[in-house]
Amino acid sequence: MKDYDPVEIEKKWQERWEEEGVDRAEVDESREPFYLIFAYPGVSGFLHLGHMRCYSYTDIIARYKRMEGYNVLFPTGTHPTGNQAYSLSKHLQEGVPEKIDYMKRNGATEEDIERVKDPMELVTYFNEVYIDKYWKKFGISIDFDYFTYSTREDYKQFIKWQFRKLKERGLLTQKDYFGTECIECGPVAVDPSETDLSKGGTAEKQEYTLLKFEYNGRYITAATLRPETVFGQTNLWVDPEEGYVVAEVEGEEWILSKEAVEKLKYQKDDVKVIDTIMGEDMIGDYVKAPVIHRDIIILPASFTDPDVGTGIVTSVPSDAPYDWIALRDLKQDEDTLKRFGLEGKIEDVEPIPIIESKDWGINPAEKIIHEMDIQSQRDDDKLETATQKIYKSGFHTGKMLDSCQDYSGMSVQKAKEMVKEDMIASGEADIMYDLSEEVVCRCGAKVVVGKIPDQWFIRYSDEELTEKSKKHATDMEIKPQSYADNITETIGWFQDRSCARKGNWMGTEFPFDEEWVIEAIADSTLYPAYYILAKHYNDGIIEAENMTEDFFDHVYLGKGNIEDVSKKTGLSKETIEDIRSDFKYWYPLDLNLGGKEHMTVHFPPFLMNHVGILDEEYWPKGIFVNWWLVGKGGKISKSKGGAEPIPDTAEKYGVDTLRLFYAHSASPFVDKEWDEDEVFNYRKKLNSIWNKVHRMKETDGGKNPVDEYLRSRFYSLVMKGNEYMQDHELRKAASVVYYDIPSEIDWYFKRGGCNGELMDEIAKGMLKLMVPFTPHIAEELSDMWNIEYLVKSGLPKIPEDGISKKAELEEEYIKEVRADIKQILDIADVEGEKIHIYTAAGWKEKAVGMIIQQPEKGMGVMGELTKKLDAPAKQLSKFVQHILKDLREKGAKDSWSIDMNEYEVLKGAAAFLEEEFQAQIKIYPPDGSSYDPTNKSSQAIPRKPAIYVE
RNA sequence: GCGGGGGUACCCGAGCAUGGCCAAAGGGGCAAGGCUUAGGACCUUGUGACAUAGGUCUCCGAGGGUUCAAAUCCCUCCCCCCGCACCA
Repeated sequence: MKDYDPVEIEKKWQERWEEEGVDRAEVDESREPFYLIFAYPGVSGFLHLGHMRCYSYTDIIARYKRMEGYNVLFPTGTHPTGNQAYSLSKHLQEGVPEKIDYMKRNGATEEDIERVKDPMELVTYFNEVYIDKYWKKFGISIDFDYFTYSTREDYKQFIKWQFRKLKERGLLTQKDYFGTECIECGPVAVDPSETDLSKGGTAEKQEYTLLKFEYNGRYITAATLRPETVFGQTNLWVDPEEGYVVAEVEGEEWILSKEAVEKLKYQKDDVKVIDTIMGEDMIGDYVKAPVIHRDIIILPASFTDPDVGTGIVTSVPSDAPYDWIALRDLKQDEDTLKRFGLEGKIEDVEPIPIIESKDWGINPAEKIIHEMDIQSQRDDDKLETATQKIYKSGFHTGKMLDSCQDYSGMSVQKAKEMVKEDMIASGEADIMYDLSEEVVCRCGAKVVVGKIPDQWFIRYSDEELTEKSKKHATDMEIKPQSYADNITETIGWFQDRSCARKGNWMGTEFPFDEEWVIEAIADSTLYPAYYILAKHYNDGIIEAENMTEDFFDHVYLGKGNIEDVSKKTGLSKETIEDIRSDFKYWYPLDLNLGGKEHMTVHFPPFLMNHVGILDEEYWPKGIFVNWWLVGKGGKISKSKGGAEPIPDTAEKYGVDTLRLFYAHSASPFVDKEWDEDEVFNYRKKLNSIWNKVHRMKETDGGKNPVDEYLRSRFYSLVMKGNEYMQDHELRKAASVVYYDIPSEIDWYFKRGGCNGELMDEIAKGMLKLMVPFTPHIAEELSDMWNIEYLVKSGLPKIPEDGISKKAELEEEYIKEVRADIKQILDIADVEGEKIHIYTAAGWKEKAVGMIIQQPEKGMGVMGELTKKLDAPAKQLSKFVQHILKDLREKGAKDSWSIDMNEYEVLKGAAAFLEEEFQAQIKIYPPDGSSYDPTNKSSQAIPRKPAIYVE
């Protein structure tokens, strides 16, 4: 026997499979199609072991479906859209050392690095790397004839068509958008993964309502997150030490902090600083407050921050703890009052109750300050907490009081929106966006919230689209269940989504406005429909210029007269019909697999774009979400480095080992920590299977009583494994194949099984079950039986006589007897040289037979039993009780109804038990105990013989 | 805040929907023995407590409840994790 050498085997079979074309997908009307994809990767660097988790799952399902007899289409592509490929290329141009090192570490040569300084070359380079060093090397059974990528001309044609359709259906719109952007590089994503950032991933974009206070023909502006509290305004807070500016904003003059005006420049069209003004110069003056139209006084405070809002705060002492305490402090601070000439001016500045909430009643600020014992306006942490508490309670349970004009009686939640909108409409307020903490771009520049005028949006808020998508989602097969429960919710809150960008981005030009480039999420929704066409492009049958609107309309929507379409596209009728029928054959997509990061990013628009554009019969049928593979410190990510290069790991352990690790070491629906020791255990597992299959091959004995048991157990497990695979329960299925079945084979050998024919049957069956998970080793081992291409052979068929409940029951019985004997030997202080096994008295077996006829009668059968059986009355009643209890508690009726001759079964296993316990075994038939010194035999009950050891 | 998912033995992890062969699968780790002693190898056994006959007791985040019977159903509480968008 040769040792298991995965590297050699894997290379050999990958080459042979390619020659044989086992991954090829051709239309075959006689077979049921199954179409699946994984979410194609963005081109941003080398793939990591987390990607391979998803690809392995996809391949396992693809191979299983092939074994099941489906005609499987499994294509892939790549997604260079966006700026990731671009920025890597740029970094290499600039010679960033980490990036160069990163490339080299992953096997790029000097020439490669030189070449990929051109972004388009970088895309080509990575396309090759992904295909040759990752997918092919991992034995992922993709048909690369369908390969495409999102910056190729043909793909772009497809995307343009898609956007024309969206527009046609009223699903595109244009409006201003406020998004996060780096002041140097343009739009960036602010999210915890910090893909684009060097700092501030947890920041939130906040929308402030900017209140305008009339002041000498200008407006003092104050930002608030709680517009509904304007009714409780009593004064303004200004920092006397702070230098504010006067800025011209869209024709008005606003007073605000320097920091605020810098931010506003990105959000308003005409912002110009024209003057400065010190805080102290405003103290004591009066301004006209919005909505309430009362004159309120400007007072000094120290808690304001020029970098938060406008650096000027409107004071609502009833509901804002900061305001309440600042006001109290000021009233007691005679020096300050004197300094600003405020004596006698602020006595009547008092909190005005505006909101009543469940937990805090009215005037919550005062209450919470006493409760939390807050001493001063500098007690930041406590004040922050207090503010949060009041806000939470107020937002959910609060009601506006009578002091709130038309909004009285309204819930805070509702009033908040309405007050804001009304104030903006009347010109008393505006909107200002800010980030909750400092955010810095990867390039080192500041990230701000900026206005993008006339941004294009896909209208995912569209009611009809939302409803249709939600409904369809409930009919889809979505794994895991938690996401199936969730996705309709997600679709529900999905708002309009910007779909194009300006700047140096790779992607498709927006068809109605060439300045814009369609962004990465928007051009990766309908693409599974395009792979089918990409093959024809790859085959040279169609060119990008043939792909006109009429062409796609006909292929995807069946629109238009074929003669016309042929004329307009310059393609023959046959070609067009051919492509159309390919699409009709393969579509809809059966399964789309992707990581959990896609749950709120890719899958909803993927589904909604299908619903929005294609006919219902082509809407996708399934989604499978896998969680991440994480390193010790968190997610393994492309951008932040990560684990060692995959090709090296694959050589070290073999890809079958890695695939088995993915399939079995954890449920797909949890994050899994990468652990090399664990991987090594799977390598050992495959070694042991290798050895076991060789042993099975060498076994050439004759029939044996245990044969029927093993055969039955095997086919029972095959059925179980199939059920798991139907549900995409990959881990459970792998457990059956790699653990349950081998351990039954071990038991078989242990029991002395040696049937060569049966071993052939089971080994071949087991290898077929292994194909989806570890195809290379399975194929190699199957060579011993001269099977030509095991991966094409189909699943093991379950013979009609394959499963015998009786055989399984009998063997279970022996296992139990063995366990009982072992337990007795463990605890009893006996030699254990002789073991006597007494089967139950004949009348007991008969009694059981009668009881299970009518177990519902309970003890009612006693009379009948006494009459019919020759049994000791006392024992009988005790026994009947026992059996009834057993039936009731364990629901054992099924197994009782199978006939079993215990005496014969035990005799058959006697040699085995003697060997096991190195003891003499003596078995007695019912009522046939010739030697029984302790009267053990009376304790025997059917299915549980009495045992006496000496 | 909104929405979702969890807490099971040394660890990971099944079971929980349909309560009862559940002291609780499987794997890992650890221990003992065997076998080899060049490979992180392989095989057996053990791994809640007690028990000189197959038994008993305790146990599935905490506390209550329903039931003949609860890891499983109901209630309360505590704790942990994840997603919330222009990031592929």
